[in-house]
Amino acid sequence: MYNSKDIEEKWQKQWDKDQLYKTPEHPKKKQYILDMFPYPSGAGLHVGHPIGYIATDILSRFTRMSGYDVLHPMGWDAFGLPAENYAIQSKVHPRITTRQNTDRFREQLKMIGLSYDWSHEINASDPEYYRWTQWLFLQFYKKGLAYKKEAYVNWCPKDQTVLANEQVIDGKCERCGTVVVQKLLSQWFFKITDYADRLLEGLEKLDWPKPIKLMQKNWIGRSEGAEIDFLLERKFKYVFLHGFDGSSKGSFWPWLINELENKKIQSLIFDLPNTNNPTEEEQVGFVLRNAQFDENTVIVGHSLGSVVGLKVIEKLRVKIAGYVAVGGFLEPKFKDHPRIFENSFKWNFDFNKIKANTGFRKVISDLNDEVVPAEQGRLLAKDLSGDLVETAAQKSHFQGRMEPAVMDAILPSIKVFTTRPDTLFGATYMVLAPEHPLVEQITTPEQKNYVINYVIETKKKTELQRTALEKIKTGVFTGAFTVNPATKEKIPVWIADYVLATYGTGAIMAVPAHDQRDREFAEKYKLPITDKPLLSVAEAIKKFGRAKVQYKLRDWLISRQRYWGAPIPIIYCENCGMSGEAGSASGGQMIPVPEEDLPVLLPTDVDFLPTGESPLARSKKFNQVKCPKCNGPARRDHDTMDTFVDSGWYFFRFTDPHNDKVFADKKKVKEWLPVDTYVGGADHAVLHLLYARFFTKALFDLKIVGFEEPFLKLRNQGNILGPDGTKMSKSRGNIVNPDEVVDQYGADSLRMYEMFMGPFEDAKPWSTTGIVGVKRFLDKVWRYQQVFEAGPDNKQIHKLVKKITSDIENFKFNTAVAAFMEFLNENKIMSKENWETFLILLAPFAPHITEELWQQLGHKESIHKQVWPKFDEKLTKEKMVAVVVQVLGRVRATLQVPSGSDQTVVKKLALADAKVKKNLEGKEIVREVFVQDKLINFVIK
RNA sequence: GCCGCGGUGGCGGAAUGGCAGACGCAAUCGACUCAAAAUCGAUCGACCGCAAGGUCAUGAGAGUUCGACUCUCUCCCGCGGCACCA
Repeated sequence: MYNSKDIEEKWQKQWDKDQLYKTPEHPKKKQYILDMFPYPSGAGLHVGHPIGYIATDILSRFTRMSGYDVLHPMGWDAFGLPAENYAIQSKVHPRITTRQNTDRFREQLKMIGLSYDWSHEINASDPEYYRWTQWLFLQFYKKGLAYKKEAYVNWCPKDQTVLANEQVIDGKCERCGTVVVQKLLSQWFFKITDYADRLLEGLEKLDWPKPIKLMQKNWIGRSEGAEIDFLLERKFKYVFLHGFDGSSKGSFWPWLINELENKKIQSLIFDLPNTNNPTEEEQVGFVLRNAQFDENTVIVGHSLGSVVGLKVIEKLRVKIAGYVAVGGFLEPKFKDHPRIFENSFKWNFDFNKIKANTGFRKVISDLNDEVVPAEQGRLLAKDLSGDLVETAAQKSHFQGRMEPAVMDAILPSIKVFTTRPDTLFGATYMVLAPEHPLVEQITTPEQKNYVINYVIETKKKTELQRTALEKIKTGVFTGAFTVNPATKEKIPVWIADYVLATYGTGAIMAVPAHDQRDREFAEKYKLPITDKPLLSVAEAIKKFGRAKVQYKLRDWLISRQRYWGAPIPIIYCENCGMSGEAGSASGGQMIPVPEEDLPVLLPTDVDFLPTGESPLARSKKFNQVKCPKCNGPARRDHDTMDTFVDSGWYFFRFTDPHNDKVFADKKKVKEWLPVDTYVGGADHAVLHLLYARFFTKALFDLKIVGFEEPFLKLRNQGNILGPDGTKMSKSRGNIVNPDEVVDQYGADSLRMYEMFMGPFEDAKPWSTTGIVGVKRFLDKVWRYQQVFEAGPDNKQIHKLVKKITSDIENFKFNTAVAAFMEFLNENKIMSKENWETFLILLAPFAPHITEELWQQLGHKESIHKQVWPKFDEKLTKEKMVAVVVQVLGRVRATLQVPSGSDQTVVKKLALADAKVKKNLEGKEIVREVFVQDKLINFVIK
């Protein structure tokens, strides 16, 4: 028996003092071995936590001894909800609890003898760290990768914050299990969808567990298919209004009218009076006198015609179907000749009246317009609450002879995404998501109330209810019909919440003959199912649509309405918020905080009570800010960033943790990264691991780093379960505390037992009796030092070197520990030299006891500075081998023969064996199977 | 529902086409001891047999093979992921 406590504490102090694990400033031959960034919880470690740390520690020690410079750091993912929730209860500031918790964690990790270089320690909640989180946000912002938009987002009513899709599990909050609801909010997103394809392709080269790759692949959810347009069946009557200096024969009009005639659609176009010198009264009056308007009329105006259209609609006594502005504007500001109509038209509009008088409104604007600024289209669409289509016209300002975009805009069509364009003939109805933007436009007056009620009902449901297990499909008819482009049949348009607004186009063609869901819906609502012949995918795409790739992945929502996180470094200035400027929002113009003003510090004068608004909004200090542009009073963004943003880049910071000039020195990043071996739990498969890959790719595009994949090799540790075989948890009362285990058996025993329990990646229960096995082994090692003497046992030690080396490389730590035990069982006597080799092999597993024994042998230098032993392949081979003799596949004898013996020799010996002879008696050998050094099998008849 | 991983003694597990159960725990017996602990030695899948030996056995059933825990198919059970993704 040895006293683990004395020697473990002694050597831990000594190693600290000697800076044994100091990372070299610049590596010659590097390995970066990393554990996933832990959250320092208040409960401290249980024995399940360090299993991965022990594995990376063994690997790091082994790798150092094999001649590499190793970066093996540890730090804290210290921002997050638990510290904040604790603060709400206890009134203790998260900064204080975080400090206490990290101190506790560090102490426990040191107790286990882990060889981290603590001079590289980082903490995500430290301003020195989150300054660079904010800096990275600004780089993303500049590149358009960080943007703010209004969208339906996941909202946790308990934690009072929004969540990313990845953080909603089974419709519930990942943190607290509360059912998540959908809210329409303006939030910050990272544009991870831009990287969908690269995130998918990048997986191929990585040495990662297959299930993790598959989960990421499924999460990205790429599917190839087609987008197909279904034209609305409703017969509109068009009234066309040409622009300044135009005519019914000018620009695209003759082509458009001809196209509509072919489709048997009614249209009317005038030559407006005084086209070179128009006045509002004259033109509007002309239109009102010469055209008739009813519920099917659509007014389409080009350029100044769109203004005439608006003025006409203001004066109508009837409601019309819709209004389309092509290259329209609402102020006489032109690029070529400014303010030409300033006085002949009145530049104010009664938009409320216009909206009330029109079923739908649409603005189509040319992004390369040389006459009307594209901005005018945006403003017009906004004031109209209409759809905006920004496109590139054939000729600037839609002055081409043919403008297909105009056709698309005026003939309402519904786009669907399908992976089965070949079943187009079988599409017998169509379904839109209740949130689809066209719902209002296409619904007929008779169906309006039903549709409105259904949409309201849908909004009340949570995401969980919408996707509930029963999956009872509901829906309502809009009154509208579209035309199936393949069969030319009229098919009804429904809305139903089994169609998701957020995927594809938010609309589907329903093929009940081929799709289970569509069939269920069709049966319930008595919609036709008729089975039509298939056409080929290629043919369908070519004739009726265009190829399209869709992803399930959505952009990463990073705003959190909580306190304990990195503030989003954006300022809003009303003064600078000139209308129309890109980036303006209702709260003023968005201005990124200048880099030299970082970090935006978390204020201390806040209470943390979550109210749905970020606690930062209630800080006086935080909100006393001047606009960096105009120096006037301004307002800060009150939200903080998702903690997964902090952990998205921490592995860069570890290379250069205290740099106050850059987020990490370029040279150091280049020297150490990417991470060679990364170890952590499989629960981060689509969270942290996807985000970190996105970060790295984005930084690659920003030319900040020179590689695209952060983690070359990934291994997941299996959970250690409680002794009862269930997950360790406070509520079950089955938590095993490592402090007690170390106290009773020592850190070396804890380390070796965790490695011995079973395969590294499997879940396995802790056994309170099982650990005594490794403790007995270490006691045996301790006693052995007294008894070694000369012995010719080289073969065994060479075999052991080979076995331990390959087992560490392959993460087969359990069989490595078994091999140590076996070796000692089989070698009662050995030379001092071989004993020392044994200790060196054991050192990464049991660093304390081996160091003590090593120095007792008279060595002055640490065992952990020794060179990893090499083995001689020849010496690992046995001279004599056991060869099995089988008759009909059944073992009848075992022979000891010189290794490498050939078939004739083995056969001769086998046939001489009495038992074999007996089994072969009177039988004919029809075949012999011989595997050298393994077996010979006689097949008899 | 779909996708993935797994199922081996009383227990944790080993063996990835070639002697199933390495290594460890627990258990039983023995040595040492006045005794206990520690340590050392032996036994340890089931069944038949005094023994030599034989038969069965890796969730169930089939198949491929001279030979299957290992490969293929069907089913059962457990765990994890996704979940109306068109």
